[in-house]
Amino acid sequence: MARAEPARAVTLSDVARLAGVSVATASKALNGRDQVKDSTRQRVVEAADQLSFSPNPLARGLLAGRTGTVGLLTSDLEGRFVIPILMGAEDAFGAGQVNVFLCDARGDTIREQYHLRALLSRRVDGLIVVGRQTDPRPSLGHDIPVPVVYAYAPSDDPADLSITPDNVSAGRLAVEHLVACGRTRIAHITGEHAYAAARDRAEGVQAALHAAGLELVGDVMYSEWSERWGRDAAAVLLTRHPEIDAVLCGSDQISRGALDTARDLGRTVPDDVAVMGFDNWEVLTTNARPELTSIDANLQQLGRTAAQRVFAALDGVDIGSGTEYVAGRLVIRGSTVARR
Amino acid sequence: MARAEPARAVTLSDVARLAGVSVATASKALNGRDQVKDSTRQRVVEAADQLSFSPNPLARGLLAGRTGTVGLLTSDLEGRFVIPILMGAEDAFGAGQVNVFLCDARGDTIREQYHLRALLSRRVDGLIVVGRQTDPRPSLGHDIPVPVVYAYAPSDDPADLSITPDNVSAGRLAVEHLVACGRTRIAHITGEHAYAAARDRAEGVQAALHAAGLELVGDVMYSEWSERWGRDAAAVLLTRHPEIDAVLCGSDQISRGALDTARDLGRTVPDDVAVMGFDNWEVLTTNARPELTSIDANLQQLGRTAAQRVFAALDGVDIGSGTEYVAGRLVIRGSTVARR
DNA sequence: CTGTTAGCGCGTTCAA
DNA sequence: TTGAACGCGCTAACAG
Repeated sequence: MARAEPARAVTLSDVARLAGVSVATASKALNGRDQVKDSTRQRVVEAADQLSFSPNPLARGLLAGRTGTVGLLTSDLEGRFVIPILMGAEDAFGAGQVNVFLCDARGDTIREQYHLRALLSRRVDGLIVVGRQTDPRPSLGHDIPVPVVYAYAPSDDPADLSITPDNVSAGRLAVEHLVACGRTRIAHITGEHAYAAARDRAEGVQAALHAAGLELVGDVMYSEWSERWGRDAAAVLLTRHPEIDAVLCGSDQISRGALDTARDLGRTVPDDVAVMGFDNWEVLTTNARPELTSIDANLQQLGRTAAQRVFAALDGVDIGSGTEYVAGRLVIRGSTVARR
Repeated sequence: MARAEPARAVTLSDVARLAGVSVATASKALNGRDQVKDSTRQRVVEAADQLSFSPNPLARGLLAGRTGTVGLLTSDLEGRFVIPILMGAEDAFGAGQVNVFLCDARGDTIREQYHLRALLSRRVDGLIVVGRQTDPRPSLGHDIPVPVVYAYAPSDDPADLSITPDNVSAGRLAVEHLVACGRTRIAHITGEHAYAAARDRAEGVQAALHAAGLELVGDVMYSEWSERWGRDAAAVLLTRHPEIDAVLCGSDQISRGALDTARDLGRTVPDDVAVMGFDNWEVLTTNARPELTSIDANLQQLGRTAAQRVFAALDGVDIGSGTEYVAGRLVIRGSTVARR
């Protein structure tokens, strides 16, 4: 264990002393103020990196009122969707000298309040609240003295700024792909009806079918977000409606189940029936037989966007309010388009 | 967007003024120093929460040298293994008034150095370095003025403190379970030989087999950590060695592939052949047919332990050095023990 | 162009 | 028991 020398960190006055100037001058020199002779600046800079000086952000923040930190308040770290958003945000901030406090409320409102207070008392400059579903969540309210952006789960208050995936257009995108592949008898198996993500995608699916002059085979089948449900539902569908030529699934997990069933029933994918899903979870999609076509929600991009909004707000820009939708992107693989 | 009132945060002197005392007294009163009359303390405390005062941690940190923050330096947020560790650590710290700075180096040494400097300049009180593999990684060195604990990927310097999964005993645990189930002709398919995790588990496997007076069927089959490899390897094995009654896989992904192949070849699991894996990745294990037995590495526990070591070091306890191993735990499901 | 002074918010002497 | 004064490291006024 490196307890090392308590090594009082090198301060600006150390630099100043070495360069033979006052701390004020050293400060100006290092911060690029223009009231300092070039030769002096030179000396200071040299002294600084000779001592490998780095300014103490606490002192700086104390003065500026800004800390250069933001809070990332997640409701769930287990979730598959939170992580990419987190990566995107961390990435965007990291590039901008901002550091990120991570807090996981674990879906508990009490814990969320607790963490919120902790973050505010640390004087974070901004806040990103990442939810685990796309359903609206309670607003943190408006007595928060820093900009707040809601990511993935939008706030239920339209006066807040939220960034969330555009699941309706994602559903449309999926159907348009299947139609472009020549499919006309399309069924839709998806997750829990309680999830806005399931309902929104289904809405997009119906809209696109309608626009193409088609109709869904059977009803939208809502149940669990699980592989097992994909298997069971596909078995029912393919048996009752043998004419189906495409099964659109509400998630990659469901897709995997559907794929399994198609295989069990001796239907070949994609020639006989196409299968596709949502989320583009690579572990599932790229290891399937055949590999799974999917709609990627661009979550990392979503995280970056949220971070940029916070940045903008920090610069005094009015970032507006309401919900901003991030489009998904189609990732075509062998389960809808045969590979030669 | 709550830009709210720029609302200069309430400071200690606001509290002092309201309570009609000096800042010094207010400070003492709120921090439980015992040189202050009870009635005075009372007044100050009331004033404080009337203004909902919370001390500025920057000012406090500037003075005390402690900030109540730690850095979590990960090499990879995508990885399946980093997240649970992170959760465990965040959980342990959160309970103790410590907040966590999250930095993702994305496997890049330059970025790691960059983040390290940033964290140190923010005066974090401690550091947890989370790697993505169990192979030793380069030490950050010993000129770091705060305690450092390496998690998952141990440091290559024995003078550092590292906490990592015990993969050798995990391998042993797996074989012992299979043997307890009456299996005697066991094969082992695993991931890349370049990974210590693969080699360590294989070592434990061989040791346990030896102890049971058994021998592995065929060689340990090293290749990719993928479902695809699981399928291919299982096909080779089960065809060449039809007597195999258990396939032990190096990961749940590989297990899933092996399961698929067993099914394709008409072998029933677990009656005919048992299958099990490592990692206990629930999305994969609980959705398989049958559900997959697996060894859970207790990563969340690992994260908590790492956090506790940092805590201890902060309290001045000598936390020692070397590598500490966290045992795995067997999670039995239907792929090794038939469910009625 | 450079240095002196002041103050960000807090905790800790040391006198009163 | 209380308060005035000092300093943590830094930057922004101002004066020189």
